[in-house]
Formats: sequence, C-alpha cells, structure tokens
Amino acid sequence: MKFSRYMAPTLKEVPSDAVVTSHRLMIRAGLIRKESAGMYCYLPLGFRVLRKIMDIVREEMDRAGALEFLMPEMTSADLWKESGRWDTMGPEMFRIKDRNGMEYALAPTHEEAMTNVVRQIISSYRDLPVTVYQMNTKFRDEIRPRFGVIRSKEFIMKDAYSFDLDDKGLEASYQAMRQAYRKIFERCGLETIPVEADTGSMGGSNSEEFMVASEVGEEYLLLCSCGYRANQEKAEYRRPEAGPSAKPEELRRVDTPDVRTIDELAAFFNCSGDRFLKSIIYLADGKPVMAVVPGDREINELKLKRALKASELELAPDFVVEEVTRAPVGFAGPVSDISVPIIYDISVKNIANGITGANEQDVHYAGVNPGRDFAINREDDITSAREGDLCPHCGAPMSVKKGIEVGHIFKLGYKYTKSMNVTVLDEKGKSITPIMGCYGIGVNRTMAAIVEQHYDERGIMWPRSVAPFDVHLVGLGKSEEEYAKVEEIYILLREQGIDVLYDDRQASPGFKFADADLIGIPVRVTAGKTYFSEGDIEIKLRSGKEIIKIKKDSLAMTIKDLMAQAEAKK
RNA sequence: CGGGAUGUAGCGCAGUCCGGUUAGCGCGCUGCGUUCGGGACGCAGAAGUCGGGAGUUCGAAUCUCCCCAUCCCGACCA
Repeated sequence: MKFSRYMAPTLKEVPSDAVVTSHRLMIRAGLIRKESAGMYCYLPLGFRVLRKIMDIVREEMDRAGALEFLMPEMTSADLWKESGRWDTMGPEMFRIKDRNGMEYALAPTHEEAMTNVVRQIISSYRDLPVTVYQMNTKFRDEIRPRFGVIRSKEFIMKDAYSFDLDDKGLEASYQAMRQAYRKIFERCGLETIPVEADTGSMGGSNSEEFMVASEVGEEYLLLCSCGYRANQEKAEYRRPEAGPSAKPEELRRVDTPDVRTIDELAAFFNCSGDRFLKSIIYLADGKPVMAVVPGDREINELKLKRALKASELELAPDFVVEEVTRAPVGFAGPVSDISVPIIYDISVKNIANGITGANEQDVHYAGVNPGRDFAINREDDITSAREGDLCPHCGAPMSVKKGIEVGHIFKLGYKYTKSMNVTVLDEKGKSITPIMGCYGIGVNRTMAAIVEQHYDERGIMWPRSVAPFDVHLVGLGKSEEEYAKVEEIYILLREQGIDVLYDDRQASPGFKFADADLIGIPVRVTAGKTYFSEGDIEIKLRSGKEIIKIKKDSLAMTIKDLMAQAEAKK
C-alpha cells in the first residue's frame, strides 16, 4: 500500500477528549475516529489490526472445535421474555420497535438467540457436546462510555456458547475454551492474568476473567504469590489469627452531636477508621438487614447479596433507617437492641475497644468489644479484600493491581436451557436438559489493551501478529529516478508476499520516521542516500535500536527471517 | 443519575472576567520557490453558524435564561 494513496491521518496533537494512552495513540496513529460518545469508526489501518485479532480468535476457536455462526443483531422481544431477561436487563439494553409495533432488542449479548437456534437443531445426546460462536457487534447502553474503545456503546464481541450433557462435559468444554483463550491472548502479544470472577447478571457458577494489567483498568485484582488471583468483587480474604491485644475498656456512652460519617467520627475521636463498627441498613428482597463492617472497609454488595441469599439488595432509604434504629441516619450500631437481623463481616471480631452508633440521636458507644457488648451470631465475608489482606489459600498478604477485562468465561448452568426448554434424548430415550457454558472476548478492547502494553514515547509498537502491515518502507528519494528505485523495492517485497506500507510521500525524512514510529509497524525498511549511492538498504525494528544494512537481493530473505524469529520468540 | 469541567476553522489553543469596526495564534491544508537522514524554511492563499435557541443592548464569542453535546470522578460490563 502506498501511503500517498492511503488514509492514515496521523496527528501531532490529540483531540482533547482522549485521555488514556491507548485511546490517544489510536487516534494519533490514524486507527480510529470518534463518531460520537462511545461510538468509533475504524479507519483502514485500525480495521486491519482488528481483523488480525479476529483472525487469531477465529483460528483458535476453530482449532478448539467451536462452530462459527453469524447471528442477527436485532433479536425479538419474545426470546428475551422467554428467558425472563426482557424485564431484568434494564435500561442497558437498547429496545426498538418496528412499524407494526413489534419489539426487538439490539443484542447486548446472544445467549437467548444462540440457545434458540441450537435447540431447534439438536435433539439427541449424539448431537452433544457442541460449542458455537460468532464475532459480531454488541450494543449496550452504557451508563458511561469511557476510555475510547475500551468501554463503548457498540463493540465487537466473540461470544461462544457450549452445550453439554452433564457437568463433566461442561468442565471439558470450559477447559477447552480456557486453553483457547490463553492461546489467543498469547498470540496477540498480551500478558493476561486469569482471575476468579463473579458471574454477574448472566447467572451461573464457575467463572474466570482474563485481565490485562493496566493503570486504566476498571477492575481491581487481588493477587497472591501462591497463585491465588481474583477480581476484587469476588476475592476472599482470611481474618488475621489474633486480634489486637488491647486491654478491654469499659463500654461508655459518648455524646457526639452531629457526628455521623466515619471521617467525622475519626476526627471527633481522633483515631483511625478501623476502630469503628460501620453499621449500614440494607433492604434484602425488601426486608431490612443491618450489615456491620469495620469503618475502614468497603461493604461488597455482591458478597453481601450472596451471604444473605437475596436476589435484590439495595441501601435502605432514610425513613427505613430511622424506623429501624429509632434515630436519624448516622447513629446506627449493633450494641443496643435492634429488631432487624444483623450480619457481621468476619473482620469485625478482631476489633477491640471499638466505636459504634447507639441508635440514638447524637450518641455513640465507645469501648465496644465484640462478644461482650454484642454477640456475633451471623458472620460472613461481606467486605472487599484489599491490599495487604491475607490470601484465603495460603495466608500470605495479597497485592492489588488494576486490570482491563478482555475475556470472560463461565459455566452458565441450566439457566437458559431450562427457561427456554431445551432438551435432548439420552441413550434411553429420556429427555434431558443440556448444561451451558459461555465465553466472551471483547475484540476492540483487546486491541486497546495491546496498545496499552506495547508503546513508547514515540508511538505504538505492534506485536507482529496483529500489526497492520509487516513492513513500513520509508522512501527518501528526491528525484523521479530515485523514487523509481524505491518503488522497485516495494514491488519486490510485495512479490515476496510481504505486506508493506510504502511511504512514498513528499516529505522530510524526520517527518516520515516520526510517522513510522507512531504507527508502529514492527519492521522499518529505509531506502535513502546510502541506497542510491552504495545500494545499502537499512532495516530497523520498531522495538530496537540497531540498523542492519543490506543489499537488495537479500532483503526479502532477511525480513522473512526477522519475522520468523519474532514468531519463534512467542 | 449525582458531582466537576469544557464547547471558538480538520486538530490544539488565546480572546469571554471588564460588550465596541475586518475573531487571533500554532499545526494541518492549497500554490510557488528553496530545502531534504529524526516532525525544514520563505512568500502567497483557502478555510469560522464563536455548540443551539431566546433575551438584554445602538451594538454580544463576551452579559442573562433555557436547551444540547463532549470529557473526567462514582454505580454497569467484553
């Protein structure tokens, strides 16, 4: 491809709305342009990269035996009603009507649609196991699209769904996908951290996310040297063996006029947040519950929901709090009698001489000791693990990293096959319900994540596997004759099956080098004055410094060797 | 949805507080010339509903009100 005929609008300056590195570089290198919030156009260079990623995904999915489909983007409301998600998906799902008033969803995911086709086709245990997949656009009315292509309203997802006869089969399908995912991300040049995850609104049990460590990640990961790794929303932690060995103080009432929040309390009592028993009233399936956690810990609502076995959980409105505690919001606590069930976080037990609300306006208790001043009848892990917490497996302190989720695999169970009534006959002619797994990769997000992991101050440094071109040929000719000589190289490389972007523009050398570095094609070939005088062509890797000089007849071979080496390193 | 910020040429910005003739600057773009190995230079140009609407005023990018859009921080997720 000749640069002069291409559309790769590189920029020196970044549009002011791009903040994170990958987003800035993708715009600067001319890969994408914003259409509007959360919607992006892929320009030719960007689309090439996207396609390379999709090719890798496709190869590995096919290798794992998955079957590729192409599903409609518009899915009828009936399907969603059948699974029950028409009501539960909420405003995140785009809904549209046709001229007859028929309702559809712009698919945010395809469990229903895939389950629906598959159930029409399978009828016997002989048809299973089967894993189907597609790469297609998903639509989500995100609360806040962000970070360019990392969180957008419209994105390409590879979504796969497995159908098995039993748990054992599901485990095998799940593991096959797990392996495929590892391979895919590895081939894309991405270092991923698989972590235990929550299953979210999709429903199901076992689940793992593939995370790319990054400052712009939206997830917090807890990592332990023993190999335990989990998403913060799921991560467990172990309570330290012995609590602080302070001498128990007398329980006493303290007047605390207008002191409510943990920050205000910490200032008032002049002590750190971990001394407080934060008591929050929730409505679990409509019924009030008090959750008590140390003041410096965050309640993890997912954990709490699970601990309470509730399907709906929300913070109680003020009037409920007032009713339950007989005091304004800010003075709740477990010491004085209270009529609602109380659940304690596991770390509450270790608090000595704590401080908590007295269920009375402007009064707190100090010198509060669990066991003596209140009984812990029900405790569970209901706060988020954090840096330094002890690993649930080995007890060592864990560390925290931010990550971008690029893939997610989970065992769905029977949620869709049951609600949508999918059955096959077993050997004995008896109807059985298959069990499902589901596996997603955010393709655009993967592209952004690759940039996040491969750049320097000059621009992107694409891994060869996903680079838009193999070679960036910089021509530095001045006369028509010199241009013709460079063009010979271009033709020669193309004839050798090498994908080359040839910078044939009339511009200064520095300008062309800067663009080459920005775009980040792994191999740069320069034909300039040493070529015109002595026939020396220069090869430089984007990731390296040294320049190899070479004659024209061995150029193609050398480049192929370089490419093969890069491949072998992986 | 709550909190914060921004909106002036394709991009980056100044001007707005304190209203006043043809709205500036840099990059990019067009033409000519000189350059040519790390974002060259000179000269000449093209390009603007000042986010939109209403209002105040002799006069509005600038003041007032309403609306819209975008970005950042929180709850959703690939």
